[in-house]
Amino acid sequence: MELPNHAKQLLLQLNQQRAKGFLCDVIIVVENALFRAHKNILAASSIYFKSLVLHDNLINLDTEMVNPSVFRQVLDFIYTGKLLSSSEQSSEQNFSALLTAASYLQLHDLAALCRKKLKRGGGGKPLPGKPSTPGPLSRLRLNNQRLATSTPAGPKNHYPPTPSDAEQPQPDEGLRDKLSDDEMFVGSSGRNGNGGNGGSNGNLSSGGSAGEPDLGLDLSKKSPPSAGTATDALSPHSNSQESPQSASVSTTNSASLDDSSTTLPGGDTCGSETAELNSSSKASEEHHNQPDGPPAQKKSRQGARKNEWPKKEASGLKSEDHDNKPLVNGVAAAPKDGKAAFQCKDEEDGGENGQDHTDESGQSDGESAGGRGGTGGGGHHSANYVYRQEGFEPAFGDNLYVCIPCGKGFPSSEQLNAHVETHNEDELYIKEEGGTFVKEEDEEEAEDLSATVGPSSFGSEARPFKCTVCSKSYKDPATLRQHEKSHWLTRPFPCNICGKMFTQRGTMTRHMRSHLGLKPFACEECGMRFTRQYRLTEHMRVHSGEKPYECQLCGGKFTQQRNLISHLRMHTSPS
DNA sequence: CTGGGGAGGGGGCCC
DNA sequence: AGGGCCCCCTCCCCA
Repeated sequence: MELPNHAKQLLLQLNQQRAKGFLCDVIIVVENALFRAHKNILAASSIYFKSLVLHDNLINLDTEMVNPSVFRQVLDFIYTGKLLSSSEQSSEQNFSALLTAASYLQLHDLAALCRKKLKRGGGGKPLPGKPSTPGPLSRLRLNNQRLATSTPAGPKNHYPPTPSDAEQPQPDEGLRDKLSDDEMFVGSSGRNGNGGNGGSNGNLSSGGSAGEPDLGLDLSKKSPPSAGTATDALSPHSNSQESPQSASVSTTNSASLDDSSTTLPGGDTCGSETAELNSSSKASEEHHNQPDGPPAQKKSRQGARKNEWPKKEASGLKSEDHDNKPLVNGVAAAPKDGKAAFQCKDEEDGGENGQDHTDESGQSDGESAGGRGGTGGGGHHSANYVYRQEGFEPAFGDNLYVCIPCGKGFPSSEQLNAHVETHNEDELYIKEEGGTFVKEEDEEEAEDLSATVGPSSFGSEARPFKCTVCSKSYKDPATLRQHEKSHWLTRPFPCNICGKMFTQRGTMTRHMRSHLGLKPFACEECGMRFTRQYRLTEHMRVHSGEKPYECQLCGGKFTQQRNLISHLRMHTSPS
């Protein structure tokens, strides 16, 4: 007894689930595009994928072997067993690219299909790209070395199947379909959920230009030639509660599409389709979950803040602005322009504050002017980044993780990390001096304030493990060790997407969540979502009216401690 | 226009 | 590894 259509139905279901991001548990990064998929499916399709998905939820593919447009077809093939054939996709060149990708990914059936097609089409032309580059196996090894690590998959950043594969929903339905399961949520916070198009879609072509292939999430933040296209892949600010139509897939789509088509190298028409997923998801959610009444004020606030995301994200991803670093392989891929893949921005920027180092410099919107610009080169770890010097490039080859003290390169952060620990740690400490102690001053100030606010974080309990550099002490050696890394020259944990380096893995993965727009913590009252539990806790005070932080000087009460602190500054500042 | 407050976001760091 | 807290940045609203 056998159901004749069982396999077909199953595949159809799976593909539909992929379309919705349902149960997708892996993200594949190809250049600037993100694709969501199911590990099981990938693993069943290719031994290569099988090895990749085993330990990683986020996979970077070699952009020399596959580009977003081609990978979309590959993924479609995996989920449907069919090769789509639009006129563009039927071109010989496309089959060549597909063949390259299929070989690389060890999708033998697809490779055979492509070969057949090429043969039939009188091919025989050499494959485009780099046919003589190392074969898939060696590539695989390289990639495995570079692959980065587990990052929870974002539900909306996926690259959905083409309409012909999965059901093609009506526009409204489409939005809903693209909503993922609610435990994972990509998109902007509620305040921009109704933010309209953030004013940045003005130059978008409309309507997902027929036939344009859907594209992965564009993570590139390269500045488009024209201003006003701050909308980018991660920008979840399109769509609007006020005008649901504007949240249509096509509108926002074209945002990224437009953007990426101008910015992606090689003119690869990998428009992004998924950018809107972020926003539309939020919009949809709000649409469905219409909070019964967020106060009118709240609503208007959200509307008014619609522009916040673009700026935030612009800064968040700005690192690509500088060198047009490709976003692959755990670190920036071999830069096409031969520049440093991981330039220490602090150096680029003349020593900007470490905390802001990623973001604020060089942004044309002038954000960098604000805030701590005045700290006078005061990055507290001004050299604390793995630094890939321009001149070192040839020597390092694929070893993008470089130990500053000795100049050795390593292919992975783990190996660098291991290496760093072989150094006499004294060598690794930064002798902080000059402006680098600005933070210390900040901390002093903070402690002054915290004396008013609450107990200092360092109590009097036994803390036998003392840092030799700054004299801070800890209860256990692991914590001390963790702390000591903050004095090291290297930051062993790079963000896969923007390349920013972190001293702690947890910070890096949390940072990744912001790239992927994962907001697992939802407010039951208003539906607003947050990346961190703590934020939600804070936020809930908005609804409860609880104001636990009281100013000892004037009796003013605050929902958030930070606001009390800033309030106290008002008391203490001379002005 | 300005200053203060509220609140969302990100990174650092300790537990 | 993840949670929690602290700090900073930024934006918006409002008086």
